[in-house]
Amino acid sequence: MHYARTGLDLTPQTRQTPAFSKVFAMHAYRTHTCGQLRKEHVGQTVRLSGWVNRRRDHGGLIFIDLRDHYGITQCVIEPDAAAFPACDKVRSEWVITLTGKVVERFAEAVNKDLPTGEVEMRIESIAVQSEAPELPLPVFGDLDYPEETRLKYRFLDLRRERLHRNIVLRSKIIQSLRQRMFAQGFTEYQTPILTASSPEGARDFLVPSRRYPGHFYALPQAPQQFKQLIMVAGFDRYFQIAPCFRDEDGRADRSPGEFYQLDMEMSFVTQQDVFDAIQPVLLGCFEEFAEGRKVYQEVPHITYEDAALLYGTDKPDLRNPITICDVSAVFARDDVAFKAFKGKTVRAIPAPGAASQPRSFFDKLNDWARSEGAAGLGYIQLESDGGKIVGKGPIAKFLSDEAMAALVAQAGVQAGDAVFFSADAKTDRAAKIAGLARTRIGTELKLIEENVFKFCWIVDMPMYEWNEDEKRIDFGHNPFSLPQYDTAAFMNLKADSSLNQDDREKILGIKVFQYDIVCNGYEMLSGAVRNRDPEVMLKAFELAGHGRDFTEAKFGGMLNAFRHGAPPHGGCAVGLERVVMLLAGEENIREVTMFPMNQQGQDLLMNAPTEVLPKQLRELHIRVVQPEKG
RNA sequence: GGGGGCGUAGCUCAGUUGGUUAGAGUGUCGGCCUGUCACGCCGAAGGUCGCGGGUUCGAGCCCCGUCGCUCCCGCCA
Repeated sequence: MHYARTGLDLTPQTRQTPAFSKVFAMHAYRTHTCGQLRKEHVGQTVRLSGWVNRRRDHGGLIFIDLRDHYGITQCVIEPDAAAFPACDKVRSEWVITLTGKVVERFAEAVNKDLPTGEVEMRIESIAVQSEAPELPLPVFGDLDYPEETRLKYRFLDLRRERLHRNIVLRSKIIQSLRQRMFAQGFTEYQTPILTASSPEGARDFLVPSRRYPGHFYALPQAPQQFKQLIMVAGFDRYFQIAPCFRDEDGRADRSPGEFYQLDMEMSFVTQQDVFDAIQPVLLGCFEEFAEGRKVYQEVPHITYEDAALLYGTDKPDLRNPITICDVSAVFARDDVAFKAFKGKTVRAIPAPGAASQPRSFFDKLNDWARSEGAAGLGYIQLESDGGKIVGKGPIAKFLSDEAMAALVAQAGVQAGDAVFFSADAKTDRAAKIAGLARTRIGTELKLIEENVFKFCWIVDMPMYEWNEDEKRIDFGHNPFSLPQYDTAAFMNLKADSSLNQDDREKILGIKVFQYDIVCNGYEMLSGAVRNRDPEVMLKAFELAGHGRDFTEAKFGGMLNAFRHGAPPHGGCAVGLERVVMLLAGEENIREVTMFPMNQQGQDLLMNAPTEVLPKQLRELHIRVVQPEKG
């Protein structure tokens, strides 16, 4: 009996006619999903549709594991059944519809790993919906496959359990975030995708205008200006799951081209109000999907400056217990004869319990530091000698007993520990290498706390930073943030060619009400209380080397809005893929993105980017100039 | 733009000092098998060793170039 095909031809009305048998009244494709059948269904005739996950041929007996979005059901057929020859032909990943009776399995044949494992279907008929050739990427099993293959056959990769699970998790997380935002009184609004190019920040994706030759739209790097305009427009508490576009190269935790943010903004708020609004949303979401992993509820506030010193980075991983300290003063002492560190910033990275590590441990770290461009990574091993702590290792002999005692006290180390040193004439270099070493040492010594999420706020970001290449002042982070500075004094700052060292230090020292949330070393969120005073904003850009005309031309819309009644406002944006990545336990953002591009910004499935027809270019007044090949 | 790693069967990989006909697992195809769930057993087919050039009597292996992927640096207000 092959009635599956017959079922296809029945109109819904016919199928409901009582005169038809129960079998003919069945849905054309399925009465249940592949994850649904249990003991209670035993005796029922059911219809399932899905992909052949695996077929096991015992000659006289064929097992077909049928898989759909919901699960896997084992189906079995014996040789005397009419559908046997057809079942014998099916292969992995064919799409089939099976009809048959649900039976209970023998006690020995129960599969405890399968929710449907107490029952199976005795196949009575089969309808082949779609065949598949030998697979370029097996769906069954959990082997790793090359990225190129996975991206080209993304539709197959997405059928695999891990990726399928991650994408569903992503959807659930978005739903959770949305509900939590609504619960906090936020409202979701959309902002344009085709907008204007903005001079600051990353490279824009440009969209040529057909009607205005030589003019371009840009895809938004973030809805930054729009959300501020929404506040000026009198809507309070905006949020959006917003697509953002930046023409930048990829990283493991950063998609090239496009990504999503949970973007939010609120009016009449201080920095603390923003924290109070978003922190429970984020932590609540982590708690909801933690699956037994611990979510630390205390979220310390760490200043940007402290983070640079203690962790050597603005995104510290607090699961690592090591903290860095500055020991420049110890090596500057007259009773310390180590010339290589004199006059430099020296940061100490304690390595708890590492004194007994073999020589190779220290050599390996030193080699690694050199590969990072450091001069090396000096170290001292600390041992106990009759109750007194003494130093061992190449550098130790240059330190007097008193200097050693000072070092031990400052770094908070004890006998049995080692301490590494990162030294550089440039403080930020010394700090950065120390930060990398901290991570490396923590990992090598297995000090990183596992199965936990540890958050911190990074606050008081610097408004500006020194651009060494162009010898000028640049915006450090976001140009729209509110300076933590007396307004009158700010308006009197000078940043022209007469800029002297004092003025420069003063300007580079300005902090803003800008903040990040970092979790396990990943930047999860970034935001600020905004600057809404047009004159202060013009001045802020002036200090970064942009004249009033430039700022008016590029941000005229927003400046104008600020001249017509702008409420105090602030907000932030959460990196959605990073949240999903951490909760899914993945280390690559492609594992939580349905159709990602490769690191070079190509979509290997859809073949983007692609050349277009000459006609299309003509309409857009565009001529392609190929780069010269060297 | 720069650096590291990788590129061998449909897929995952091995391949010694440069030396016979380039192997394994898996998948595919054929045969056997009535309780498997990574089923098992027997057999077969399947290769431009990324591509191009060079050294050599002889290159998957050495050299030069090139392409692709990946990780990192730059970049990411």
